[in-house]
Amino acid sequence: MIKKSTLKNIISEDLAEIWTVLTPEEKHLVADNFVIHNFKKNQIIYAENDEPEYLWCLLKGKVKMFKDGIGGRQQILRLYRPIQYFGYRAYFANEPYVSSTLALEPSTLGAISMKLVTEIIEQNRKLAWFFIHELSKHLGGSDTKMVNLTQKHIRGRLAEALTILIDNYGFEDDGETLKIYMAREDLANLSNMTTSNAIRTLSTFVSEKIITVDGRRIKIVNEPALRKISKFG
Amino acid sequence: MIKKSTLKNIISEDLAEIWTVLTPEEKHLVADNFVIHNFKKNQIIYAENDEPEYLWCLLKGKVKMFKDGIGGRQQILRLYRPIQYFGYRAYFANEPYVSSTLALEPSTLGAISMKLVTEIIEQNRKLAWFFIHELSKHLGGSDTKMVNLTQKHIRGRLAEALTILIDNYGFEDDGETLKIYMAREDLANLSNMTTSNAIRTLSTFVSEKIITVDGRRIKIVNEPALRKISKFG
DNA sequence: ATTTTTGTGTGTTGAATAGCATTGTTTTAA
DNA sequence: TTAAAACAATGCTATTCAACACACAAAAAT
Repeated sequence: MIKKSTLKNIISEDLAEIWTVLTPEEKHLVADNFVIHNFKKNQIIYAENDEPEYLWCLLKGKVKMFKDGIGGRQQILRLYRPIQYFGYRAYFANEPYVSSTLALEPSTLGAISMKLVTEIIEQNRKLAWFFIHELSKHLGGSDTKMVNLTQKHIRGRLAEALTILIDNYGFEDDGETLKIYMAREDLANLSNMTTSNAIRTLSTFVSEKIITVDGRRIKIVNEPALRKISKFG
Repeated sequence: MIKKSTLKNIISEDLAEIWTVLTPEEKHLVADNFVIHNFKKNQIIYAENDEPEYLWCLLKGKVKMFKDGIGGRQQILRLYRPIQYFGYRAYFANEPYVSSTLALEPSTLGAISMKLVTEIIEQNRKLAWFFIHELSKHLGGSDTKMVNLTQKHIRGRLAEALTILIDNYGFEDDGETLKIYMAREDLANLSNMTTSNAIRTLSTFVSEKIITVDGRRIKIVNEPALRKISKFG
């Protein structure tokens, strides 16, 4: 638990949608029940089948939400950046988690009990709308991703994954280096392919001058071409 | 538009979750703005990219929600039975539809303007919770289905599709004939495979005495075996 | 009744991609 | 600093499944 003043410093008001819809009293209530957690790189935040208890708010770092499938193969469902919220879906659905979350880099998160969130929703329509909107967006995204993963070929799937990384995390100051440094295995898990094929396909993108690669540092050289492959490949 | 008394006959109160959470005044309001539509077999209810306007309530018949992908290939996202609701997600997400819906058999639906639904949510917390719960369930289902479709092999995917049909529509009075009669092509679209492979795989299930097939009439002879294949295949 | 269309069943072929093995390289840890 | 572990790159092989072709049956249209 942290003091309210500290919390206000951490949460920039214009970014934290939830924060802005709360009344002063509710802000107090949340601030007093907002527990900061620090996670190391690769540390699990919660695991599939766990009982949901908290609304997680990512303040700093990067988080992946994933599902373990057949033969240890993993599918990355969504990626989170500050300030975004997760962990609430299973609680609302009244079921255990169907996916796990993990910190991709050292991350700072706030935990708010879902019991409290529920109580606030009971008295604050705007918070209800926040979650209705959020869930609706994610459901559309999930349905779309399903078709992308099942129907596109490898090139299209990897290109799509790269555009997701662009849209989620953007570029470094040079305007072309991806601001996330993922293992090839995670790129593969995002695109539903084996690590070998992620590496291979990255190489062909390099040879086609669409990207350059230096270790985990990926530069997007020809973004229109990438989006074209993502759309039609 | 139909009279309130008629509507009450159509909607059995214990089945229609939305109906039960409304106040008498709201029920009036909905009843007066509830427009009955009849759809023929294979008729589109709404199409991808349309602007969402109505909450659709399936009163009689069967509806599939699907997305057209590469090369005319179709992915069935969800199946609906009476009394279930759909068409609201895109409106809540404030975007055009990302999927289409179609009546699989002659169906009766009610349309309620989303504007009205929004107004009622503004004054009725329970209706907000209904949609939060509904969206949360569907999002979990979509995430799970994504991994099933991408990671399971053909047998597992078709077995899973059949269990979905069992869970959604159940059996005829004999307790083993599926209460839905789908084209092989739709079975394929549900399971992310070609029609040929759906036919082939159905045949192997028959030869393994897991099901019997007579045209579109499918009997589930060994449900435990089917669920086992769905889980581990 | 006959033709056309649509749906079903089956075999063959080839392309896409997973699996595996090997080697080199980078990162982490002792 | 060296050893160990994890990661990246690449070639080869095996498998899965889509594409296509064709035959036949059933349903719909004429």
